[in-house]
Amino acid sequence: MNLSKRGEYGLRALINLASQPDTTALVQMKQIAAQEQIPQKFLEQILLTLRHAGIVQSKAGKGGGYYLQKPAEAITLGEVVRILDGPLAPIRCVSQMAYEPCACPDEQTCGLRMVMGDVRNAIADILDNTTLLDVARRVEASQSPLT
Amino acid sequence: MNLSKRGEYGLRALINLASQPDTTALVQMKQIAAQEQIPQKFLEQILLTLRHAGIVQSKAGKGGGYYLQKPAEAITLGEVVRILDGPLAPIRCVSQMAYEPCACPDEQTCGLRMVMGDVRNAIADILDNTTLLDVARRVEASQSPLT
DNA sequence: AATAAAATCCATAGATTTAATCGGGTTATA
DNA sequence: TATAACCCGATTAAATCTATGGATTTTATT
Repeated sequence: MNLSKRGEYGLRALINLASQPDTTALVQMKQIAAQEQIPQKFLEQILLTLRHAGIVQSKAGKGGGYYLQKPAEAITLGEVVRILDGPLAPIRCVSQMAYEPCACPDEQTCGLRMVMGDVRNAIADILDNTTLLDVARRVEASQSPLT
Repeated sequence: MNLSKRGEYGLRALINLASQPDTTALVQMKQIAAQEQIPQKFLEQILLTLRHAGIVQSKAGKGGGYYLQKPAEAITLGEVVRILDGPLAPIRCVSQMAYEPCACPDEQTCGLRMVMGDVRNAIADILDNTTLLDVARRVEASQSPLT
């Protein structure tokens, strides 16, 4: 039940972008890597994947950098995890995005499948209903609890 | 967010044992492997681990086999997954059983940690509150929906 | 135009984990 | 005493994860 480093780093980077005062401003990969303690080259791979998936946009050349392609409230954590880490489901036979049949004789009466289906839904309920903006707001709230 | 084959096979084997008419009866590894389509030698490893962890008990010799060491209602899926697959938490910094600090400057205001903490709790709420007996009953109910 | 900064692309290496197998042992019973 | 069954250490093969290196392209600035 693990989130890979790729997934973790990708989410940290995106939360960083979503926490910028101006979400459309360019942020350099180098800066993200330093702030979030992510190996720069590894982050490069991850951001490239996210760019191809339409999550971030980049501008090359001097003064370039990355920014969110969609508004922070339109990007869910579930979406990002699926891109970087694959299906949320603990086992394939309960996956929505990457279903595969398992070995059991009848999926409808498979006990493991029932429980893991519940787990999948519990995870998806959280991650698919939490946006980058939600996270950025929670962080803000925790940083300045007096308002 | 994956359950390993080891974890999957282990759970299937235990659910099989818990679904026996008499839970104290001996069931041969060979039989479980055949019914659940698990490579026999791999299953052997898994059952051995579960035996060392006090989940199952075995009897050697001709006519031997495995059975649950505790009543089926006293074994939770969470317990089993932790034995075979490690912590339920998606990232270590929210794990109860295997906490490790992460790289973020302040865990109390880390957005990723907040969300993943919620995910961990959602998973644990299900797996730590579902016993082998619960699963066996659900299977039974689904097999004979007319009563 | 020259230069420098930054992103992009591509290839791959090292480490770890996972899944499975092998080969021989031990135990217990018919 | 033969056999069925579990016990256990070692190993392999594949996949995955993490990370690195180097060449190329793009862009802004001087």
